[in-house]
Amino acid sequence: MSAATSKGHQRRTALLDAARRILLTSGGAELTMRSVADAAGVRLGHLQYYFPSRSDLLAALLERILADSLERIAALAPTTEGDGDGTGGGCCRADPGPALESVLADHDDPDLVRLFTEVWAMAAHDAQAAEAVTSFYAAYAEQLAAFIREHAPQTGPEDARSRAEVFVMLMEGAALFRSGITGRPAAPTEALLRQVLLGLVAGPDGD
Amino acid sequence: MSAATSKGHQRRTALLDAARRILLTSGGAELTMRSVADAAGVRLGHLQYYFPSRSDLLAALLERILADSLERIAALAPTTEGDGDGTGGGCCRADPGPALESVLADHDDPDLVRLFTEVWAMAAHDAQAAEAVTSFYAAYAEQLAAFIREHAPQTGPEDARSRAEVFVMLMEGAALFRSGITGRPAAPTEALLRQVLLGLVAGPDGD
DNA sequence: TGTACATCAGTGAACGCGCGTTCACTGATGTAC
DNA sequence: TGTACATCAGTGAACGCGCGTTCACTGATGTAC
Repeated sequence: MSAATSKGHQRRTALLDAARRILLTSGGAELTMRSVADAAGVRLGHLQYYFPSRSDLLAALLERILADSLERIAALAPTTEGDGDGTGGGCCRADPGPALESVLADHDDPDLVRLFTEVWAMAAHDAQAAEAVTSFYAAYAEQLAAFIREHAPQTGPEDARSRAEVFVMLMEGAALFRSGITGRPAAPTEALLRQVLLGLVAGPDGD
Repeated sequence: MSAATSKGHQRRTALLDAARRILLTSGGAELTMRSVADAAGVRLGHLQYYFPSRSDLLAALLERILADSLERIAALAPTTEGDGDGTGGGCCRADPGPALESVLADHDDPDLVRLFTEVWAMAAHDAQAAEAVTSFYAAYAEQLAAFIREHAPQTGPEDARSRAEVFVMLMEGAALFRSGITGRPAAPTEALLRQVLLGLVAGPDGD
């Protein structure tokens, strides 16, 4: 619709930045057309030029949040594609620990988690949002499954998928707690969390 | 304030029921004083007799949701209190599997999970709500730690606590996915989930 | 190089509506004497 | 048993406000000839 030129694209991005900032700090209820326009320093009517309705804005914002997160996850696992059967790729890579720490550090950002609580709430009540979120997590799990097979090449595809899915479950649950929303976990809990996550990557037969 | 008589208490409960129904089906944005009054079949002014302001209603609703959940959790683990050091209670109880299945079945209710996504979002932006949620999860973890020490008496208190906390993380993450909000997990994933959860109850040295 | 015109970017005012809140009111139910 | 009165339960109308949306408008930027 809009954003045909580079200037338009820039503006659009800036508007979504402002919207995200509001969603993060104040929640969905405060995310109004006026508050976004104010935060971005444009007039209400102009915001509507890029996002004719509030639901257009929300849909674009959700898409942006998920795309950004997926990009960040993909950057952590620079996996090669196409080696489908997992047996041809030489041996296992080095210690998966550092990559795991990167993912955990990423999920330690309370802002990001706050954003995701809103995303989950949106998905819970809006079919279109639910679809976007579902495909996001499917892609997330797929990335992780590839990562697992890289570190444990003997793992079968379905096995890797299951382990990836449980990994994602635990990561999302952990994020919720580590964000402080639900009370921060103690140090021994963090250690056990890493142990369980590593166990999921390495598989039942160890590393 | 209100609810001094049994009739008042009943009304109050009915009003909170209506509010919960709306929160669950339509989300926090649709939870207005008018919609709650309508759903409960009373006039707006009368709802305000019990809950003078919207934030009063939300606070009471949150309290109710968390209390109900905690009660349901406590019912699953009819543990004895006071046996603090965990060595005097005889030997381990029977298979923790059935109790685990009960908890999982409880978390399989999509409505309940939808409710909790709203609760998390509330906690993310409201300090008072965050406090209630934090103490809820602390109680939840404590219940679980007691359950773990019952099934694995050799476990130390800090160990049990860590395992309980990771258990809760995984349960909440799993609930998110099993609710369908983020795409339902496949059967092998469910099996692995149970395996990991049981591992947390039984400890690293098996059962 | 200049002109005409379409599109893009941005403004400003107004709309009807649903919201939370306030408040004066009425009827029912207890409770003291 | 009756009466007076306080409290509880519930009604109804009105308020000011911020909301999403509509729309007519202006200036800037390209683009065709």
